Amino acid sequence: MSHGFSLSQMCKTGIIENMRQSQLFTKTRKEAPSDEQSTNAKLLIQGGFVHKEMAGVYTFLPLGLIVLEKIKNIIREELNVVGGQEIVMTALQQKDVWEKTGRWDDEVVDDWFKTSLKNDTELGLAFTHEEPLTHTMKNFISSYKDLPVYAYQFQTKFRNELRAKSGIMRGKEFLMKDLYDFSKDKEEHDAFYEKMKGVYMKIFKRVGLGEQTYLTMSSGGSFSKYSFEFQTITDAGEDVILYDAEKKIAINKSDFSDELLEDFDLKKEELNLEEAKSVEVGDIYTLGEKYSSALGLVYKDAEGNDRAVYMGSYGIGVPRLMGTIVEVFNDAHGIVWPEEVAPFAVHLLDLESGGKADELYQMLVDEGVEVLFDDRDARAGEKFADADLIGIPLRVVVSKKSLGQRGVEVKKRNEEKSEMMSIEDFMEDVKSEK
RNA sequence: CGGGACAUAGUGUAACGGCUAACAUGCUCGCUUUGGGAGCGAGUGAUUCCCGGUUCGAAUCCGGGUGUCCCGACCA
Repeated sequence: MSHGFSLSQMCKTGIIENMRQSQLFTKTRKEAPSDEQSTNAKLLIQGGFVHKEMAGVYTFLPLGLIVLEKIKNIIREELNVVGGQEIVMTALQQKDVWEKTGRWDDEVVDDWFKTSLKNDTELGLAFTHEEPLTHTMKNFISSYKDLPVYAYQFQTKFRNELRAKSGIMRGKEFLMKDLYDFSKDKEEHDAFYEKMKGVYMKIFKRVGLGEQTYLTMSSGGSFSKYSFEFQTITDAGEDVILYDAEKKIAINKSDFSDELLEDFDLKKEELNLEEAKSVEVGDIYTLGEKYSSALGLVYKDAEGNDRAVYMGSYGIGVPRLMGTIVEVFNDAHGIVWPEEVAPFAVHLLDLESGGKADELYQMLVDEGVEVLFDDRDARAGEKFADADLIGIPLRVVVSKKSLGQRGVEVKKRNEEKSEMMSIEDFMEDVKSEK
């Protein structure tokens, strides 16, 4: 019998793997904040996952950070599979590097946050990292033998958005995973680009959004006629896509045209397109030689000729992805986290169990199960309500009532029914899931 | 950046230009209670966003700021 969690899949964060809820400094709120409209912000604040500092700027509290780290770990694992090497670049940016590509100008990039050193030297707070990384790579790439290179980071981006909105889905300061590919030529880049489509879908599948996320055709970036983005269907979205659920393809409505269909060899008659609001959870761009030639990132090919490195960039807004997950998975009582990104695998509730719950908690910890133990001196109703709000996939109750029957009551967050079973059987299941 | 709405204890709300700014919740203490945010009692908690103006008197009216949310434009 399966209880819906898989220890083998659990991705340890190294932050908090188990915890007594009485020690958790955050508290849930009875009411949603009045200054938030979006579901993700309401639920995440109510559950104590995040705290709003200002519009579009959110602090991640323990529960929220665990989720964020889980998402990061999933991304990390999948990127490492295809040869990604993780780095962290700086948020402070020097002007001259950006001037070489023309992107320092406020007329060109209108959401810069700029600041300065004591001596009045102008600095920027990075809104992306093509320029600095391309510049950095000049130190390490000089031969075709050095290529390709796939470097990525999780880094805070600063964007002076005119309007932050949708809770954690569009902030002025947010964590972004950005990967850059440095390839010998278009062919090598294209092969990686194709591979990344699969990598991204795998990531979105693992965070629980596989079903509602579509590889979506849209108008291209600087170096290709078209580019691809990943759109997750939800009413909280700002985009509109036309999608074929059978064929699992989608087109951004704003870029839809007969020409596009033709270019992708699609026949309108053969498509069963539906329209839906969606969120852009990721995008992948071909950059070509734009940045490498502007910044002089060249390598010697086998014939000894200088050639510009061919590049691409691949982004995922991590908080946006987290917010999207909340938007897609919630009900009237709270969040319903998908297994792989849930802050804990088990929410253990002690309802006057006379110490039995403590024993079970220790057993679970010993087995390496990620468990939040509600050992608070609170009433049943409050504990149930909080468990629903926080949304951990499996709820296990140890109470006088459960002990009077078989032992523990086990219930999945996304199901109505619960099941009584003995502690021994439950632990047996836990071990077999490992 | 264009348009709209709103701003009152930690949180959610109420209050006609007029009494010590009210209620709920939270928090503290006591008693009671223990399977869906229980009950009783006693406490705690506010420069009514800021600055200025009108008025005998402003949470309330006026002006200007600032902040938050929403629509549009732009973006992960």
